[in-house]
Amino acid sequence: MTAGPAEDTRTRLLHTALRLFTEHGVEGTSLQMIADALGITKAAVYYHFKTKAELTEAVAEPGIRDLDELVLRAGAQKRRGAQVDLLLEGFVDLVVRHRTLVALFSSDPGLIRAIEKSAHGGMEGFGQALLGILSGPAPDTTSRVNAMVALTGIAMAGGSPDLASLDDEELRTELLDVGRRLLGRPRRRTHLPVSTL
Amino acid sequence: MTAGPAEDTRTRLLHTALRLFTEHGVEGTSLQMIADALGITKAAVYYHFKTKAELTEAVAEPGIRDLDELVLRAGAQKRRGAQVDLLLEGFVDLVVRHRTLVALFSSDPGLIRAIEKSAHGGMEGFGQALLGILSGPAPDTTSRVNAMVALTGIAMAGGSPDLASLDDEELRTELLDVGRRLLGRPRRRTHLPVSTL
DNA sequence: GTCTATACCAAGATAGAC
DNA sequence: GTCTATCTTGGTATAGAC
Repeated sequence: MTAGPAEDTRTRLLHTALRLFTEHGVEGTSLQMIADALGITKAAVYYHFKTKAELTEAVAEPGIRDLDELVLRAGAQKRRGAQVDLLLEGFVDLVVRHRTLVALFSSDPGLIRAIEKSAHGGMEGFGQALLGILSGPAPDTTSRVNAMVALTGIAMAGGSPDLASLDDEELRTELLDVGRRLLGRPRRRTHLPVSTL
Repeated sequence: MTAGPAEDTRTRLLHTALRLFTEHGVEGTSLQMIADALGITKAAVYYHFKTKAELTEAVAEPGIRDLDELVLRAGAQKRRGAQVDLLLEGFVDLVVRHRTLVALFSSDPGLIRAIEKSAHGGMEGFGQALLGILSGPAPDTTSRVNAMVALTGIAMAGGSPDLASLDDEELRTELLDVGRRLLGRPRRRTHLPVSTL
């Protein structure tokens, strides 16, 4: 890993912030706590990030980027069935990859507000885009409810400490399964079985 | 409780606080905002509630009480099927009755922390109790995931602004339906009278 | 380029006057 | 029952050490 001495502190800040955010919530985590955890001062944090909102946004950025790309890829599919399948699989992958972060997205108003202020223009758009693809054009109420329960349920369950002991493959299979059931998609075995023990 | 002229301000405080909490989140709402909205000072708020956490707890109390009663009633059922059905129906009713509040429960770390500190000993217990009843004794992973997705999905969807336009009956039917599907309970479409104690 | 010292204002909280 | 004054901590900003 080619990391200069500057990136070191910045990266440690991002990791420490995410950890504390999941423990105490975004607004429940002070810059003082983050600084103390790293043995630096509050002002040092401000050298790397102009505001707390900017730090928060940087913490969330990897998840946002993946989400963005997912929405684009799904929207590019021709058949609606393919759109739904790709979105569901991609969303589950994303949740598994960023377990704690996605839980924050769905459950921390502090995170949402911090992002709203900043460049990305907020998170609302993503929620609506995901729901739009999953529930289709001119959806009836039941479709909308199913899509919402699927998305929020998968996100919250994936980030829950209760399921932290599951390995990625297992969690992925379970979430995909429940998602397919809710969205009325045929169930099939997941990607490639890594081993056939 | 004795009803006196004191209750007037107290009640207005509770209503105003809930409204601002749903708008800005618990930690995004300052006591100053609440005081300003009522035309009093911060210190006046402190006359009615010793701490912000206590005010927060008082706002959440009706929902907590209903949850508590629901867990007790469900646990008292003999057959497991009856436990699940009663819990699901009761939970959906509760979500519909306290739409905004339940959304706060599932999505605001500020609320959770405020309650954790106070008497009720936290909300963790309820989550575990609900999950325990829904997924049964010695549940497999799939059952646990289904129960988690059902509970969090129902709570979040019920409180979502996206579904705020649905009337209570419609929302109740939809949530019950999706819950039954996730939990593998037979679907029925009519109200059943809640069994009397 | 990286950080410390320090000061400012808003917010949670307390003490005491009216 | 409500207000003024005050204390502490948290987010923010800047000046300056190295």
